[in-house]
Amino acid sequence: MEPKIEPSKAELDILTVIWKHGPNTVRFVHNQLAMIKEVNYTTTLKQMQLMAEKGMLTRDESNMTHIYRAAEDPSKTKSHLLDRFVNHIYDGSAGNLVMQLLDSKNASSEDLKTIRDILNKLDQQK
Amino acid sequence: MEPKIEPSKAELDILTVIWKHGPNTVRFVHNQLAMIKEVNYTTTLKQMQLMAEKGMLTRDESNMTHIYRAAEDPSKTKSHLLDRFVNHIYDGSAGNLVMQLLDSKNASSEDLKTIRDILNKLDQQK
DNA sequence: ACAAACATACGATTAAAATCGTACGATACA
DNA sequence: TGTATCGTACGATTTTAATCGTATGTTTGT
Repeated sequence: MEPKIEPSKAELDILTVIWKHGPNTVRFVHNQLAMIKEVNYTTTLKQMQLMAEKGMLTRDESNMTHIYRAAEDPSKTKSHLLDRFVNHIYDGSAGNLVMQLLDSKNASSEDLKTIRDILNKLDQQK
Repeated sequence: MEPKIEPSKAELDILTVIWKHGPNTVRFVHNQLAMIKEVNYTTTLKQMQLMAEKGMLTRDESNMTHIYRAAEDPSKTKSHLLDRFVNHIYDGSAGNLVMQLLDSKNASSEDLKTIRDILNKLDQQK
């Protein structure tokens, strides 16, 4: 089944946990979620089961306690989401986005350095 | 009423049109939407009415054909969305986001120039 | 004046997302 | 061995988002 690459809100919350902590159990994911929102365990379970069904997650059933992992490479999914975001909100212009990012104080000075470094690296590649 | 700053998908589509073309009629917005998706006029109308009710749009009823406008400054809303996006997807790090933006081919060479310019401008401000 | 085109209002429906309750099998251990 | 705990499965419900149909009033052009 072609993996759906458009996670809903609740799904994204789950993906985020797995991206951050790697393949894990429902229990673990749920505990993480419970720290940021009120939700029943079976809700998380069901959600993850559905995500597995959709091909968004895969799971290892060899043990009773299943281990779920992201089906897609995180950076691929993120890149796709970013793409959509830029297109929708910033009219497809990454420059516009960065402008806003830097204009407001969303970017730390650390971020600025990171960005500069990336630009320099890109320069050298030419 | 405190304006809700979390537009749904359909709502965002509408906001996008208004951001791009300025205050406008339902008809106009609808025509724009109709170019990118199939939707009934009354659906758009209702949506915009609801958005007005929520405080996301305001409208001028002095003429029979109402004119809707964004209640919030676009850049404020966008900035908020961007913020949420960075927090959710990029762990709050703008640097991470830009890294991905530049690594993949989401950014045109034009974008690169824009970004460089912004950085330079920021430098001068110090 | 009248028909066609266009406007809003709004209840009702449909579709999608999210949540939960209950059943029931494994495991742990007092 | 029995009871508390932890696991999955899954139907059902609730909530939210999105869509549409119909009523009805205005404007426009002939």
